[in-house]
Amino acid sequence: MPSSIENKRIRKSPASRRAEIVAAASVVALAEGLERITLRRIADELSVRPGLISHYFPAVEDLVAEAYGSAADAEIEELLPADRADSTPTEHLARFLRLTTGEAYDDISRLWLNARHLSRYRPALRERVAEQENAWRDRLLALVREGVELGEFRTEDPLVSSIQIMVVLDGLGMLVNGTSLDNDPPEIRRLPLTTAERVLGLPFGTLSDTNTNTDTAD
Amino acid sequence: MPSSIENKRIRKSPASRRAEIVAAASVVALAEGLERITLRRIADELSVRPGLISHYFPAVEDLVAEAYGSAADAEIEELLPADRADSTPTEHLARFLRLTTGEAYDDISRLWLNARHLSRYRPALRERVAEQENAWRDRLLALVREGVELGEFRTEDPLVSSIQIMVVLDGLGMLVNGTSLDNDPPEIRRLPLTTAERVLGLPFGTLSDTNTNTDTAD
DNA sequence: GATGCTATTGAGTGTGCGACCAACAAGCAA
DNA sequence: TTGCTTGTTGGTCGCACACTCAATAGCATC
Repeated sequence: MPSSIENKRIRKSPASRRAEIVAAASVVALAEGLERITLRRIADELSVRPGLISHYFPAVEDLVAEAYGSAADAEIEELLPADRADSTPTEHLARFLRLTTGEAYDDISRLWLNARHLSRYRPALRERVAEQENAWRDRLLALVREGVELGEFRTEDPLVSSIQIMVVLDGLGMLVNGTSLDNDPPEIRRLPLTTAERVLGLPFGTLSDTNTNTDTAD
Repeated sequence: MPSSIENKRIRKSPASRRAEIVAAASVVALAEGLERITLRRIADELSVRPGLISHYFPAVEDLVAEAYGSAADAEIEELLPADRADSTPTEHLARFLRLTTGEAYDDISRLWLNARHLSRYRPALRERVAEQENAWRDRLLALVREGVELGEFRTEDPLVSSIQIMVVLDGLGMLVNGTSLDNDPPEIRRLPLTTAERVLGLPFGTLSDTNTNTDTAD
């Protein structure tokens, strides 16, 4: 009698169902873009009916903002964790910059580009983007300050230095949907590295030569 | 008998009608975004029927790409004209950087952000963005080379220097839809200036102090 | 002023979207 | 086992979109 397709209702607690919806939405956001988050799409993803998504998120815009925030939260913890464990600020920064130039970072770049554009039309998302911007900047700023205190970095204004690094990262991220970066000179790819070295008073090559073998085996 | 609303047909030559459509679309693109370019929207703008837009642009995507290209073409001529007339490369560059930090540049920043994100989904647009990217880079590169030849600028690699300036401009442009740049330190706003001065071997302050009174009265 | 070319209209098709809500049933508590 | 709370369904509504095409009418030409 039961066909091969499962249509039995599964009843979950509001908290876990909600988390499940946000998780599914953030996967879609990273892989296909924030505008692909629709009631029907997420419902299909979870094999439930669209009305259920509406029940948890009466306005889709709130789900979009939540999905973005969730993805961005996960990424900051992956790329720039607050606890740098036993690595030095230099090592930690080098690791961050290495990850941000890898292929895997393209999805994140796309997400940021997506969110920054879409926040033009969606206030809830704009709010979330602002929060994330602060979180990333504060995280980097804290690292820079530690480096300065430990004598590894040298800068007059840690905040300005942090923002300078982020601006260059953003500028390169703008190109993520373009037709290959490979025709650009190699100096451009290394721009975040050289920028960080310059604004933090590090000798040229310090960050790219720094070995970070604490995680993420290559 | 004729009501106050004009519904009389006006028959135009294909060339001028097409140009009119592209012009209307590029106005909408600049003011409201590329996704607001729809058959109905542009038709309303010109007081014609949607079918007419379809007649000239069987696929809307092509109109979007055209509208973006048209707007970007107009902007490059305004901001970075090929003929710098009697101004020196330094003056010309200073003028460019001054214009790109003005309020009026926000619409252009938004358009670029918009186009770069949207080209993720629209191949025709992606193509146009690549063309525009080349045009802007080549324009700036030519200026840098002239400056080097005339002994005003000093750089080992004019191409890398040009791209570095563009990357910083793009990076700041990413923030255009955010909640006010005013809480950032003033050094950030001046980043394109200081970057250009640094990569072109100009004394600090050269570009901001350079008086460019040839046009655009403030 | 009549004619013919074609720019333009008007009407319609199908798709996908967010939102709404009465009815249903899962699974906990009594 | 029974009952009840509430998570979930299924169906629907209205809207906006791109795209199609036969019919219409502006206007240049003769």
